[in-house]
Amino acid sequence: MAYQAPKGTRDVTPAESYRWQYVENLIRRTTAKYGFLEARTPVIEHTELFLRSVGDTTDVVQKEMYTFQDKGGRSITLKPEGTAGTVRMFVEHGLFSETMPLKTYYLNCPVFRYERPQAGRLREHHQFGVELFGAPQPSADAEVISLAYDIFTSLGATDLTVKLNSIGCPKCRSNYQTALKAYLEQYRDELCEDCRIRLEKNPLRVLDCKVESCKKITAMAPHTMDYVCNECKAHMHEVQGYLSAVGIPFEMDPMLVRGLDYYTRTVFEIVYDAAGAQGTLCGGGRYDGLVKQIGGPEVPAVGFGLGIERLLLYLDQTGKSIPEPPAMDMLIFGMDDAGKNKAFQLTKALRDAGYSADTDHVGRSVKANMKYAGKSKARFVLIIGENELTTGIGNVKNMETGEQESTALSVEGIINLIGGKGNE
RNA sequence: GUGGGCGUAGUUCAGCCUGGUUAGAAUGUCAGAUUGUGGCUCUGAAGGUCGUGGGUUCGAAUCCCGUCGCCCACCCCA
Repeated sequence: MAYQAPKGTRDVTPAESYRWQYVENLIRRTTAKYGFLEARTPVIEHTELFLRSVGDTTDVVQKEMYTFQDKGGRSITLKPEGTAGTVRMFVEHGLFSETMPLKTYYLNCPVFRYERPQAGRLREHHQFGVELFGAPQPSADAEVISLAYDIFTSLGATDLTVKLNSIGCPKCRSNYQTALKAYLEQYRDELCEDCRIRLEKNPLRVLDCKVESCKKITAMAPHTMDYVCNECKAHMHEVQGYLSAVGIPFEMDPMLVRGLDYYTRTVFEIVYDAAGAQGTLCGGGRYDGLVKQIGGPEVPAVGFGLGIERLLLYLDQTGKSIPEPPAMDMLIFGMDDAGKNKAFQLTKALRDAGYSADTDHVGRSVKANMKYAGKSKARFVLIIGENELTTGIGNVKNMETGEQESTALSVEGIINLIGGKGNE
């Protein structure tokens, strides 16, 4: 094979793009209902932006970024997640001066992380994400969770869990970190090698460890919710109240911390029992300090990211089907040069009238064209030969019933026979 | 970064252990089964430097070594 797509990247072939488009359309309809407007930001950003926002001790930044120097000597990075760029845009364009809240989303945003690919994990994947700026109220947290949940349920999901936790604000998080660290220190020798390092650098991360021996230790570890300040606690309780009010089931998960540094208070994930291990479909939370962190005023915000590839994989794995794209309304074939010319002309006229139509560009026989029509699931077929041209009358075949009806070789006549469009 | 599995027609795979005539199947593609009509069936055709380089051997898809690639799991995350 001469060339292959780079490791960890995937093509979306013409045959499968309709699945993407179906999900995209659903997302656009849903975000519109919630009042979010799309934003598009560059695929590349200054590396510095991610160091500041995602956090320079995180795995994403430390070992997974596609970073390079451009010809002007600038350090540039392919975005590893969607929030940083959106926040940069928010600050750069002074959007904080507009009426708050500002609700925005990005769709099909390519994100890049240099990792070993596996099921549900790629080096380039595409995200849909939402950011709600300038809304400090707990209802905002519930609003974005509700938006994500709506999309999943619209796709037929009934087997998802919303996991929720609060990691506190900068003021109270340190209380918890000290408590957690003190607790973990007791078991230092029993922790895995990675966790002993985590213990020093970012103790919260130990809670995420999947090693059995560490799990045993963390199971008894202090919970963030017992240490966060009263404001943070109240905030979390209100989020829960709003979720309950709209019937969204959730589960508190004291082990949920997430790997991006900018989160404050609410963090959440929407997960399923994956065949493999990549069960997180959606992850997000509140990031009240981030806008200021990258040069804006103090503006609270909350949002999430959702991987499209992983979502499609989930739909596949759990047998949730996506409707097939509408069939071609009509195929028109000519038998000789004059017939082909007429077929070409009628095809165009049908398209002008809003129908989907096609004709033969390969030079197939009548039989072969019929086969083609059957396979491509066209709704109607018209074949134009000498007879049709001399009489001006042709037979339109209904491919589903096999019946033929004659009509004048005109768009009006054809439309009269085939009725409405397939995509309506 | 660590560990495991696998590279043979467009696709999914068999053959490899126990080296030996023109490397198979299914599916897909194309053509045909009397004159201008699909789905089923039947027939035929095209399609492979057996990932790649080297070694062993009279002889390698098959055995050995290197290399590249893919997949899966850990880690992390969407």
